[in-house]
Parts: sequence; structure tokens; C-alpha cells
Amino acid sequence: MKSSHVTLKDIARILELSPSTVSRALKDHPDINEETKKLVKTFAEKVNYRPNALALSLRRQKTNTIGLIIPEIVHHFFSSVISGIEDLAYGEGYNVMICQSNENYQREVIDTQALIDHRVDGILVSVSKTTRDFSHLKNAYENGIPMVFFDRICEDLQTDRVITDDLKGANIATSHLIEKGCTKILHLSAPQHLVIGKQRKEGYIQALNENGIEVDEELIVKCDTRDYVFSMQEHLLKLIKEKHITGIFGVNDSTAIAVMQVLQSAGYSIPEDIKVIGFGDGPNANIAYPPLSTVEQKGYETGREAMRLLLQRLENPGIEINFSTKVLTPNLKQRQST
Amino acid sequence: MKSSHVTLKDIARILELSPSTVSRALKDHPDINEETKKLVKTFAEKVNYRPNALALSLRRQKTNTIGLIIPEIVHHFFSSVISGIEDLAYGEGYNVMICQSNENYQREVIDTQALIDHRVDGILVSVSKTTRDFSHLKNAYENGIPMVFFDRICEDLQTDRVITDDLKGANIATSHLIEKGCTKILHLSAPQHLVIGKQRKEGYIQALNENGIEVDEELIVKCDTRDYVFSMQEHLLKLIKEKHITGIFGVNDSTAIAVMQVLQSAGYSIPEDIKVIGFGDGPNANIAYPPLSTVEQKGYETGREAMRLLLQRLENPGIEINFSTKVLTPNLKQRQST
DNA sequence: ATGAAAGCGCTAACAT
DNA sequence: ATGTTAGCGCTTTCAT
Repeated sequence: MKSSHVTLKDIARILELSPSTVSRALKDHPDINEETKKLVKTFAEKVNYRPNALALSLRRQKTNTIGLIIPEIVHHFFSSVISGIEDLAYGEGYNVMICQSNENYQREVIDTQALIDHRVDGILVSVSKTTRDFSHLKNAYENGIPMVFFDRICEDLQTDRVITDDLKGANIATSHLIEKGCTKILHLSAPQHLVIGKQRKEGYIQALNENGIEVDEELIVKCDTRDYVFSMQEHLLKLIKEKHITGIFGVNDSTAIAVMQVLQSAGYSIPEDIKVIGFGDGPNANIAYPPLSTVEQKGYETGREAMRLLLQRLENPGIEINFSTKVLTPNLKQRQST
Repeated sequence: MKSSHVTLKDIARILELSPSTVSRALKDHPDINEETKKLVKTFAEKVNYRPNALALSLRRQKTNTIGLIIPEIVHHFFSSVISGIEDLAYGEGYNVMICQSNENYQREVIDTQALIDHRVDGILVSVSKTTRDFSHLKNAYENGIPMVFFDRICEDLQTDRVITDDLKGANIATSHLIEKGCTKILHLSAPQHLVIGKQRKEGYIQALNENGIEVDEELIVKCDTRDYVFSMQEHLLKLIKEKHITGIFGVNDSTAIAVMQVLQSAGYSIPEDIKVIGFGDGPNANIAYPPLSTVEQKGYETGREAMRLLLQRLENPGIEINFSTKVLTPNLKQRQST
């Protein structure tokens, strides 16, 4: 291991110049002689000189790195978000430091700290499901680090935000079931301390109200993962039978797909006996049998938009810009499950 | 924006001590007076002091960051790898800088450079499909940066490696089809410049040979993505019909699932008419209809093992350890598609 | 046109 | 037990 990184000083010594001259030559400073520039540049190229990003960041007090805190990379929505962020970030010369909270509050706190320690220029964050105390983020925020929340936002903090219009999306999904003739509709919901959980439930309720269908609280069941569905399948099947359910709105695709599988193994046909719709439109929706109707949540756009809002702050330091909330409206993707 | 990071110097000035005393007090240096230690620690706590990771790295000539170059985060296998890496890395005090090459050679080159610029302590890499020239990696390697290749390795470079026994896995998958009575077996294969493409094809051929089935080169079709399957479905269906295919081994799950869908819409029943098996065992395998038989590729273990090998080098700098190749053998996961 | 020196935040060898 | 100094790699002000 001959860990040999060439430094400015090395070049200066060999070329018998001062570090400052080398530095200036490399960045085409007008004061420097053309000959010298050529000499330095050629040599730097030859020895494969690369400035030390750490030293640069320390000096400039700017890392050109932005931090990203994301619940789970495995979810298609979130990995699309990452792509949206990266595509924009790289173009503008920023690196992205990705931290996966794994839906774990403790980890999120550590991640936030790590990002601060590395002096990232800004933070993009979607909070974990288990986070109820936001002081770690509030802390970073009050420390002056520009932040943009996306998807799972923190309502207490006045920041830029990018969200999906979950209420509208849920309304679209539920209304679609109603149009297809369903009146007894089950909603598999996410925890109510999450904005998305609350909003999607509200959208469901709103659609029922708009169509003169009475809301039955028993038809709103907290169940938001594939595993969760299987672990409570007895209860669900019982409920579906007793309440004569004909439509199900799952708070996300994997929950909807899991419930289809539970229904099928209990002998129900989809969409004939029961219609099912999800939320998100990940790749699974197409693969499911039957292909799942759902509303499309725009991951890539979410990431891009969040990065755009952050860049706007970073490129205009000191200038006060009003915080904005970008709302992305999901579209209905009808397939064969409804 | 009151970007106020408290520094050691700030603390020293306020407490009327020297920076070195503060530094030592904070890390419980034996020379420092208990009183002073308490004073410093209490104050540091109060003002929420956090050492600047950049300065530390620059000073120590060690970033405690490892770089990861990965083709596509959206793939379940790769995101599992990330989890395996992170779980181990965090425990040992390392951060992971994730770069997504998007299967793009140019991007991979840039990513490698960015990691070098940031002076990562080591690099974990799985090369992109489009990479045929490895000089960017060779370069980093010769610069003395410890590297571990996983899954998609570079055969030219003598390094630690973690690979799936693709040959054995493919043999297991193909043999399983043969056991189930298939003799005319189609293989949807990956590009042959990729080790995994070559190995999985070899395993397929090996299984045929072992069972006295003649290899027909026309039954090996380059087709390794979902989109690819749909774009060439005419050709595939024609081939399947003409050659009386009864079994298909897809080089990965999504290809296998896509071909099942193509077959079904052409009127075939699975597994009655044609049996299909994949490779990888991502979450889609369970969701597919019928649930896909496949061989299980161990993403989490791959990541963990790669990180373990890297840590071994990092923790023993200067000590020469023979390079090792860790081979993970996939297991058959039989479901309803065979 | 080039160099010397200071400093970004931190640590450690060397005083005292 | 504490302080002084130098230096990690770089830039930039201020000489010359």
C-alpha cells in the first residue's frame, strides 16, 4: 500500500515554485505567466494531481455535499427519489451523502448528527415512521443548515417542502372504487402520527362523504405493510365477510398486493368479488396478479423538486426567500384489479 | 441563516484555556486536571460542541469513510447489499459514501474520482454493465486504496472479492427444471462480458451436459431485463413454439417474471405448459403469479462480507494479507412456477 | 509575475 | 497540568 496522493506542495517543490503560484496556475489566474501555467498544468496532469476535497472544504467552509436522510432505500419510491436528487445534484457539482434511517428513530438521530459533523451544506429529509420527537432536526435547522422535507414532512418546522397530495390521491383512489360500484370500502391505513397516514385516511373519508356513503370507523384498519397483512389475515377476512366488503383501498401498493393474495387464497376473485386499489405505483403494481390499479406517486419528481428548492437556497446565501411547499398530485393508474 | 458551529478554539477562548488543553480534556487525556476536564466537558455539552469531521480527517489522514460504487439502488439485491455494508460499517465507526453508476461507464469513472478526491479509506465496488475498460479502478487500486469487488468483479485486478457461485446457482436452477421433466430449456442470458452472464450460462450448459441433454445455442438468448423481454416477445414466442420449449431459466427474476407474463397473455399456463425459474429471489418473486421459483442470492450477506474483508485491510494497515475470494452459494427456492 | 504568511479546525510532539 | 508550535492541503491577502 503506497498511499501516494500528490499535493500542491509536492508539485511546487518539484517545479521549484511556491504553492500559491501552483494553485493560481491551476485555476488560470490572470497574474500567472502563460509559460508557468502550461508547465504546471502539464505536470499536474502527468502526475494525476487531484485537489484534496477535504482541504478544499475546510478552507472554503463549504463542502459541496448535501445530506439525505431517507427511511428505506429498498422502497421503489425512495430509490426513485434518490435518482431525482442525484441527477440534479451532480449536474450542479454537489455530492450526496445518503443515510438510511431504516425507519428507526435512533438511527435518524445519529445520521443527522453525522451529516452535521461532516458539515453538509444542506439536508434533504423524509422522516422515519418511528420519529415523534423532531428536536434533532429542529436543532440542525436552528443551526442554520438549509433543509427541505419531502414526502414525510415535519409540520412544526417552517421549511421548504415537497409533498404528494395524499388527500387528493386517496380521494381519487376511493372515488374510483365507488364509480366501479363499491359502497362497502375497507381502508388499510398507515399510523396516524404520519402526515401521509392522516391525509390518505382523510381522502378516503372525503370521497365517501362526497358520495353520500356513511363512514364506518371499523372499516379503517391500521395495517401498512405486507407482513402486517399476513399477520392479521384472519381478522381481515372475518371483517371482510361480516361487513360485505366489495372494495379495498390500501395505503400503499405492497399492502394492497398482499391483501389481494390473502383474498385469493381464501377463494375470492379479483376484481369480480372484491376490487382493490393501492397507492404509489411501484414496479410491483405491474407484476401483481391481477395488475394492480393504483395512484401514481412521483418519486423522481419529488427528489428533483426537493433538490431544486435546496439549490435555490444554497445558491442564494443570505437572501431570504419565502418557504414554499411544492405539491405533486398523483394520477390514477387503472389496471385489472378494479 | 446563522451558521454557527462552535469550534475548539471558541471554547478555549471563552474558558481561557489553550486549544490543546480543551482537546485533551475532551478525550480524557490523563495529564489533564479533573476539574478542568469537568469544566470543559460540561461547557462543550452545553454549547453542543461537535468536532469538525473534515478537520479531523485532514489531520488524521483518515476519513473513516468508505466509498461504495453500485450499479442501481432500485434493485433489491443491491439495496440489500447496502444494508449489509452499512450495518457493519456503522458499528465500526465508518460512514458509507454511496455512488450510483446507473449502469453507466462514464458515471462510474466520475464516481471513482469523487471517492478518491474525498480520500475515502477504501472502496467497495460492483462494476456497471457497460464498463469494459477498468483503468479508473486500476488507477485507484494502484494508488493504494484498498478495494473489494462484489458480485460484478473485475478479473484483471488482484483484490478481495465476494461473489455468488453463479455457476452452481444456474446449475441448480437448470437441474431443477430437468428434474421436473423439462428437456427443451430456454435460457435468457446476460451479456457475456459480465462474469455473472458468463457463469450463469455455463451453469446452464453444465446442467444440460450432466443430464445428457444436447446444448442448442439457439436456445440461449441474450435478454436480461423486463423491458427487453417485452420488446422481443414476438421473437421469444416464435422460438418457444418452434422449439417446443417446456422450461425457461431466466438470468434474473424480473426477466423470468416478464416472460411468464408474455407466455400467459399468449395463452400458456404456468407451470402446466411451461415451467419458469429465475435467479435472485427478490421480493417480486413472491408477488408474481404464480409465485416464482428461483435461486436465492444473498444480498445482505454479500454486503456484510465485502465490508468485513475491507475492514480487515483497514484495521491492519501495512500488513500483507493474502487476497481472498468469498463465494456464497445460492439455495433453491421452489415456488409455484415449476 | 511570484512568494510569504496566515488560517480553515484539529491534534500531538515538544516545551515549561 | 497546561501552553506553544507546527502541520494536515489548500487559498488568499498582502508584500515584493
